[in-house]
Amino acid sequence: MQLSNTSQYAIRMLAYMADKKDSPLINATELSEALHIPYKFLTKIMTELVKADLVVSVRGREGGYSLSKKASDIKVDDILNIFHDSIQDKQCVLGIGFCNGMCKCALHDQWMEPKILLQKMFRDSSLEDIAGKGCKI
Amino acid sequence: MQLSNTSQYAIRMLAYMADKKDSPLINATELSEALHIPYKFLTKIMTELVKADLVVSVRGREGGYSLSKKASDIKVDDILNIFHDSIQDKQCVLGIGFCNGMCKCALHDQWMEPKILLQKMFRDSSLEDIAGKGCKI
DNA sequence: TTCAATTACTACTCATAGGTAGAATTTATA
DNA sequence: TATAAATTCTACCTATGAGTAGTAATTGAA
Ligand code: SF4
Ligand code: SF4
Repeated sequence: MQLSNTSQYAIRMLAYMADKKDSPLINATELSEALHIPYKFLTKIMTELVKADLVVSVRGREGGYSLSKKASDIKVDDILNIFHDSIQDKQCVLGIGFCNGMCKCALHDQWMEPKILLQKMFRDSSLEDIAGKGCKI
Repeated sequence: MQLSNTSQYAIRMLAYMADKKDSPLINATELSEALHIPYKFLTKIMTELVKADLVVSVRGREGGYSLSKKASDIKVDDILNIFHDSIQDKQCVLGIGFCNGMCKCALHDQWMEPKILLQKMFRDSSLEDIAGKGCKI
């Protein structure tokens, strides 16, 4: 019951970039060192974020990455969706999900509340909310 | 953000057994067919449940499995613990977890509530609660 | 005693996430 | 133009979860 490593890394990478919104471009070396994420793995993840249009990249010397839009417009859930880590509406704790109405187990109703809270948290929290709270993550 | 396949199977297997509390022993073939879980994988999981003392097994002809205690005394969280799928108190959404007090990100407080609900759900729900609600899972 | 039905053990295969290596490509600057 | 600094691409390696195969051990019943 955890987000994937990749999703966690991606969120932290983007939050760091949002936090340094004064610098126009941030490169992979800086991110890797600041966040202690393996350089090669970080660039691999970043390329996916570029393809998903959350990040724009500038190649070549003096190149780097920057957010493609305002930090307040990038939600955590946008990131989770890229790595198939988002919580689906019909997602069931037991991996079944087709029981409904009259026929449901004891977990069914109990799962609703935390599920909705998690979805809300992911959908409402933007990079701006996460970054710049005085703590590097 | 899902329980592992193994945990999901284990919960369903034990819930099925709790549901048939009149039959003293239930064998792997019946479980496999009723729950559509691959036979060999099911026996592998079951052996772990036996080692964890949630199930007692009887080998040989006319053998099978039975719960080691009352269904109401086996909580979902007991099962998750075996497969390291339980939610830890200090578990952080971003895999960090050492930020505290003054220094926390926007997800920190928001994560508390669903986390506690999930822990409560897993710790309070017993096999008895899950089984026998009129729906085979 | 023999046999069939059962769980347990050992050792594999397969799929996927996590991570690494090296070369190719791009581009500003010297 | 040549070089160095950067991203991107292709291909791999490693660890783990999921699942399978075959055999050994156990035991009730014919
Ligand atoms: S009733 Fe239980 S098993 Fe069925 S979809 Fe709801 S939570 Fe999942
Ligand atoms: S502040 Fe954020 S990153 Fe740090 S432990 Fe809390 S949730 Fe995790």
